[in-house]
Amino acid sequence: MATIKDIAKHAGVSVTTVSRAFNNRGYIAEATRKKIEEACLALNYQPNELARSLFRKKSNMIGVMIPRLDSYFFSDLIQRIEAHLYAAGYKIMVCSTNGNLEKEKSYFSTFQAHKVDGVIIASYLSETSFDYSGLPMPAVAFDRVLSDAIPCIGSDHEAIGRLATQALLDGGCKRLVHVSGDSGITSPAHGKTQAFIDLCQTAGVTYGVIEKPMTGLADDQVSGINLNLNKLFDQAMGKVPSFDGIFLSDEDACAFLRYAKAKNIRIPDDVQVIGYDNLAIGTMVTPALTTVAQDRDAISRQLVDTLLGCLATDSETGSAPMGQAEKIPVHLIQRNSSKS
Amino acid sequence: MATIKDIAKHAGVSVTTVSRAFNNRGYIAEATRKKIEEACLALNYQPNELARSLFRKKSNMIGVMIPRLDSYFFSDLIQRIEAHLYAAGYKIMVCSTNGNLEKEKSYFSTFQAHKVDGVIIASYLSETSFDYSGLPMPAVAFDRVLSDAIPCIGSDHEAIGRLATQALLDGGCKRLVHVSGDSGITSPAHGKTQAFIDLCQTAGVTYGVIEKPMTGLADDQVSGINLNLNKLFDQAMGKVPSFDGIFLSDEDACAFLRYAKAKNIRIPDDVQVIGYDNLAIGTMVTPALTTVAQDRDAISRQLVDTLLGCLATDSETGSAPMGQAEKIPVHLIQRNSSKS
DNA sequence: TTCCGTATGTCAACCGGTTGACATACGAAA
DNA sequence: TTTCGTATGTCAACCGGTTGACATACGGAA
Repeated sequence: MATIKDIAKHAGVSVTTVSRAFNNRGYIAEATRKKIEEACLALNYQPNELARSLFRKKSNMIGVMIPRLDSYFFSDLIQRIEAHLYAAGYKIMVCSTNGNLEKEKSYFSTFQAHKVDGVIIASYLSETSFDYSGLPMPAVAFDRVLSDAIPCIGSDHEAIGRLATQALLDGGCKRLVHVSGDSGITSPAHGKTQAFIDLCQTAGVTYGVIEKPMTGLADDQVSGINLNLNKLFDQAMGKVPSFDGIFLSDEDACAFLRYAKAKNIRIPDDVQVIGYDNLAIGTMVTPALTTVAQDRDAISRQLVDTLLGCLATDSETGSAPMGQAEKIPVHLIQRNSSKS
Repeated sequence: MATIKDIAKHAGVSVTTVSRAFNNRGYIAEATRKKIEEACLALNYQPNELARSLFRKKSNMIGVMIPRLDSYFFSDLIQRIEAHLYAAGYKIMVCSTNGNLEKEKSYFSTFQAHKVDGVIIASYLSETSFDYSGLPMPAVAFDRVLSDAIPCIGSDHEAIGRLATQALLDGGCKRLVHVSGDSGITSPAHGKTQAFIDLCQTAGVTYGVIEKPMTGLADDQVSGINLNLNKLFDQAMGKVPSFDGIFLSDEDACAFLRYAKAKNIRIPDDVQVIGYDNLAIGTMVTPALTTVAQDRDAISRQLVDTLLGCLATDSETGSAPMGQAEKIPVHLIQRNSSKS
């Protein structure tokens, strides 16, 4: 591999001049710049980013911690995150945690060792098992409250809960079930559950919440939709017998549609189903899924913008503006798994 | 951030001794090793991988080039690739190309600049626009023939074509349509099309092949299933009027199911549908999709194993064994979108 | 003629580790 | 007593860039 010395030799100038040309410092004659460019092309030269990063203490790399790469929701999110970061000149180093605590911890060390400039955290490591406030680089989190210094970006989960629950109530449901996320983590996402409970109580209807545990997701677990939720739905049946409305994630809703088909439960006549996330799959199933859409584009953009904002202020005068991480608006999409 | 000097000072030994401890060279007393470990913990020290990689000329990083991160097929594949590479001690740097040639080219430079140890190429850059034989590091490709030095891993596509076409014929279809991939790239995946044509001709049935172009996939295109294939299916209708069997990817098949529902085409009575890939979504749609399964676990494993094999031989005596990249077996999964 | 802006060179230090050569020191075995 | 294995230290070079200090040289403007 060619080095900067080879370029200097080939172009007939000194190493310093080549470096000056690359970094636009001091004076460089156009003719010299040309010669250097030609040398780079001739030798297929790429400056060694390891050496540059080592000196600059800036790697232009962002670590991304994500629960799974093959999740319908998160794969969409990371696709957008990558695009935004690429546009800003950053590369990504990805860790898919799969609910594996050891892997997640080890990757934080790896991120530190590789001097990533910042981290985007969108995973489920129990916050008690790791001291996020000790992270040596700026970080932003998706739907997780990890430390005072880590901005938390996410949708307006209370609104998700309100919109879905109200839609079920408006559709005439009297016995509601909600499948909630793991309560072992501190996440604004639990706001959905609280809103669900509040509306149910106000409306005076029967309701039940069942929790879907995050743990037990084996490393080789089926990708995408988890088809083994039947026990969960049986449990729901036990908690709210013959419920007539259910509110859960789109992925889980699809699994429920399968469960309902097997049990000859008619949707939406027997049970109305409202999901959240607005995944593409919701339009492919029968009946098409009513859902509360999360704005994944806004989420990814805000995650990236907030992190880049931290990087910019971090290196300068200090005191991050950080802004209030406003909750990202959501909206209901009425389809055929619920009555309007 | 603590450096190796800080560790040496804290442990009361020399830098050389610390380095020896880290790299298991020369003699180290157990007591000294302990002191060093304690110092690392006390100072939250992580060896700077940039400096190490710079010296070693080995980054323990693999570049992965993928068409999209939010594709149902590829997100599953990369999830597995990441897991296998992590187990082998490698991190990944991901590029989602989105059919963007400039981005793909720029990322090859980035990979080179970051001294990735190898590259896994699973994307669609037209091979005429890039000289893959000039890559300065080992590479393996998924379903693409890029150069003599780049092993090509993939399924037995002829078998996919045979299994699907034969199943349609066995189901009594007389007028078949196949949606093929972009013919502008050199890929064993075209074997599906050839097998389809061969079997149709042998059976003496009417058939047509329509090509789905890869270009025109805008950067912000809808993720996952492409719902805008109606023109394609109209085109198929024009080519083989009232066809009664269609063979296409699972993603496209799902789009076709939607198209059929809108047009009041009954599946499988009017048209039998057989997909390939065996995506989870195929079990969620109605009717459930008959499909030819690709063994994504085997694919990802073979991609990683082959690349690591190249790395191992590359650094040693030379002459890669490379083995014959055997075509990975596939199998038919009969569901309800076709008659058995 | 002097002075300044432009253009380039030389040299050395530095980023944070790794490694080889060589010296030193101690205790035990020959 | 000599020798060897163990344990550690010092020093310098190196990986491939970047940067600052300082020197030099040329041409045009004051």
